[in-house]
Amino acid sequence: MKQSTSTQDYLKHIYELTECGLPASTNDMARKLNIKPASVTGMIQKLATEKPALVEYQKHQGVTLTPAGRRAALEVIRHHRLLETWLVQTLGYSWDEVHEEAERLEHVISEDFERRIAAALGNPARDPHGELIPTADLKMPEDDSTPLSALRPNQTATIQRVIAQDPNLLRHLESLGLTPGIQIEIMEYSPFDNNLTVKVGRKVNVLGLNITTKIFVEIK
Amino acid sequence: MKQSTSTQDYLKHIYELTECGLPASTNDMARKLNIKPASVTGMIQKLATEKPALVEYQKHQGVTLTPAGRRAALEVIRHHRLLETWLVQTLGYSWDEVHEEAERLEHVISEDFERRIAAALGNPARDPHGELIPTADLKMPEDDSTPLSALRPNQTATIQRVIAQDPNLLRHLESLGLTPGIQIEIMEYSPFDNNLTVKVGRKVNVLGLNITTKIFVEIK
DNA sequence: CGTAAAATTTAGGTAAGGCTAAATATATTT
DNA sequence: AAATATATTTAGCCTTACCTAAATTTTACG
Ligand SMILES: [Mn+2]
Ligand SMILES: [Mn+2]
Ligand SMILES: [Mn+2]
Ligand SMILES: [Mn+2]
Repeated sequence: MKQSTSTQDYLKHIYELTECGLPASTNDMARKLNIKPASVTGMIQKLATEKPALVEYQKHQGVTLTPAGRRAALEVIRHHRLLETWLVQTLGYSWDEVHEEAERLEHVISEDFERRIAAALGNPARDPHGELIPTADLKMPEDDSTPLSALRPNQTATIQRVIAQDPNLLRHLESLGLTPGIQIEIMEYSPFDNNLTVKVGRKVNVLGLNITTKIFVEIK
Repeated sequence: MKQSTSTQDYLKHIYELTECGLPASTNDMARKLNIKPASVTGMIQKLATEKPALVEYQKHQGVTLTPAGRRAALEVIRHHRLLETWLVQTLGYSWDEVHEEAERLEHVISEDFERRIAAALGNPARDPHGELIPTADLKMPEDDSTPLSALRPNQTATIQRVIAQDPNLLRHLESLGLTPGIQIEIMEYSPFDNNLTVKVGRKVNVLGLNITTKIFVEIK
């Protein structure tokens, strides 16, 4: 029942890679986990033969989670996001410092610890990056946000979440005022490079695809 | 430089077993770590040949820590005791619930996390059981306490620390009011069984050696 | 002292979870 | 439809940290 740190990280990353609906490829997994593709194949084969199976796997076809695997993944993701929230709220971490710490803690906290921090935080719905936190019964709430890259001039929106762990990117976004809850307005769109000119407060910035695809918003 | 969870637990237990001044025996280590003696021998041989060596070891003579090993042990013990203190203070754990959780967390928190909880707690000197917390520069403060078992009638003392992780024992002691900071007075001593009759508040209890050797006090 | 008991070490094995190099399957291009 | 390039898997190794069973010390004692 209780999985190793490695297994938990594999399941978490498979969850994230398959959110788009497609199976996760061996190479993508290897890149994301910083492990060689050959090792990924080996581990995936093991996860597929556990009882109950944690992943669905067919040679050369990529991998998806079984219901048991999804539950295990959501458990880890809940830990991770609660921990991040809690490191920010109670220990004064900034949003670019929490990821690495949560990455290690997520595997060792007890269910009791999970309940205690969830309660202390008032069962938060989102983590410091705006990501949804799976509920205590391991359901992932629906997300209705749109990538900023899809907006066009004159649209107004509220930033809901930012998909990034890189501390440098997170600090950059913070310096631009692009954090969850903030209102923005699209001023211009340039085709070909897909840049968006965005007004945040009274500042105006031109943002490239590398940024606009990582920010998800709720359109007004 | 950074050790595995296993290595850290070995070093911590060697520290504890050698506090009396004698080397730690293979069997004692095995009992304490819940690992077979043969495995302990193997691990100790490895610790002795690390560079720098973490333990001093001669076949059949038991094991002691080198300065490097002692530093590593104190690092883990500092983590453990700060974590216990912090679980009690900020998440409402009771003193019989913290050990197991700290036992896992101690290996994964960063030095930054350590500094943050130490600061948030006001750099506490002792953990919830009254054990001394190694300082940030990894010195273990002097302990001047006496085992309760050494006291005799008419002596008065303050409980300073309790050496126990067993939750049942800890709950029992708490129910008797035997917790750090509490004043006690010795009423009677019975030879042969070494029982002590101890007054705590207005309650009087007869305590056997199994309890009196685990409570350390400061004599008034 | 000499032997039995207890403690410790050695030898040989297992399971995880990595890696490299080589083989094979799939995808892309001409 | 080949031929090449890319992705994936297989095979064979390695390290860590355990285990059991069989030596070997050390210690305890008659
Ligand atoms: Mn992780
Ligand atoms: Mn959980
Ligand atoms: Mn530390
Ligand atoms: Mn531990």
